[in-house]
Amino acid sequence: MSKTAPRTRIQRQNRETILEAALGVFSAQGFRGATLDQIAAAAGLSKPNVLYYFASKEAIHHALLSGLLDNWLAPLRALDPAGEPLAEILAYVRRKVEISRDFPRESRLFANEILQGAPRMMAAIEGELKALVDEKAAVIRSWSAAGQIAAVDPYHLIFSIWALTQHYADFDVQVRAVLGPGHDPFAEAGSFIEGVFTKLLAPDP
Amino acid sequence: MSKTAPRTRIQRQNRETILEAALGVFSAQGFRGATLDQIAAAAGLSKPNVLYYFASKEAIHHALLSGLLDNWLAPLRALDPAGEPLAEILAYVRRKVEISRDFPRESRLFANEILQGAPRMMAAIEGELKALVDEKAAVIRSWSAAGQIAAVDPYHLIFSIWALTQHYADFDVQVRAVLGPGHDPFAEAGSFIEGVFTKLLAPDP
DNA sequence: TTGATGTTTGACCATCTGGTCAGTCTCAGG
DNA sequence: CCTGAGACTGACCAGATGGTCAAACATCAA
Repeated sequence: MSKTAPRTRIQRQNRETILEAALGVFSAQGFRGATLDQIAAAAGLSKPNVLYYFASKEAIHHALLSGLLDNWLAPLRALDPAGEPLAEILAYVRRKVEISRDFPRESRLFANEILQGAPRMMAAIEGELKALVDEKAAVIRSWSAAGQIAAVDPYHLIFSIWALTQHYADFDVQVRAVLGPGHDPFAEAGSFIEGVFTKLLAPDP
Repeated sequence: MSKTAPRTRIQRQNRETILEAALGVFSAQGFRGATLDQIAAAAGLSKPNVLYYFASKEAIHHALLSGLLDNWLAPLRALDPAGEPLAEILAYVRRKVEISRDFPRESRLFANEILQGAPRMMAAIEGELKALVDEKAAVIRSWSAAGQIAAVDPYHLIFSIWALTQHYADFDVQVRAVLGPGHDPFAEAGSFIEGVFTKLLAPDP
């Protein structure tokens, strides 16, 4: 479907430019809210030229989502069953906070997709994502069973990490509006969220 | 702008039908993704008839958002400074879980709006919502200072309650896809989230 | 230089979509 | 049974939008 190997340097560069521009537009407007004209303008190209590099608006969106999932799953994949349980989970939390801070547009693109019922990602969610979560949930459950961390439902633990970290990217404008000026939301969020999971996971007595 | 008092019974009824239908469409498709034809079809009315009751698509959306904020703030407003601190906060959490369970479309409508930068709600967020959060944050801070609950940042405490509870409404399809069949997401979420805040807020020794 | 391949665009099209309007139908109150 | 305000609709419109295409332009190896 998508050209796997861009032939020329110009092709690689322009495809990259378009995806970068489209990421901004899609994440801010949603799929239907975004227009090819907006994307073309943001990329500094004409609309027909954008369509020279991608077959359709749909194709641009698809290319973005495809690239997204791997980066999205990488931090969880890095959770090491052989590591120290609490440290491993806190490291995962920290990575997710950093991702929310550094890639808020990607987070919002993902949020938009799920909000609308994940029409273009269901397969990946039920497949790859679920498989990885199942795997890591088993690891966490074994840690709980061994008394190395408190007994908590591993699935909802993972959901809560997603919820807390992504909230700061997805609801950024609300967070900033409520906090007012003079705050560093992500820095504060980082230490707050780490505190939450430190207390939550402290081994039961 | 909006007719404050519908004159006839038919008017009241049809306006209600349209808002109900529009809530479903807007929350599932976003503002730009929704079309008047979809709303009219869902309401069982013709498009011109829908526009007989509301001046524009914008007006329908506006009517929904207006009604939303009050219901959204009510649970936090009910947090009683004179009550028992931990119980008050846990009661707030419980109410928010129930709202996510019972009004997921409203939650997604709100999420859509914030995700896009809250173009139609900024004023309310910076005004009403911020004021209420400021007020309740002060209450929570005083509880912390008095040692009745652990010392936590009250703003981020409130954000975390929002994040955790709304996640189950907004990301419903993801949660269900990952959990697989045979689960009651909201029931599980309720006890998990209560556990989180019980541990988090247990008074420091 | 030249031809071939890759890149870019102005002009154009079909469809969708929010919205209008003239006129018809409905029905409650007199 | 009238009548007029209220409720409703088919037909239509203008602008936006995704997408096409023939032709022009750039680049580079031979």
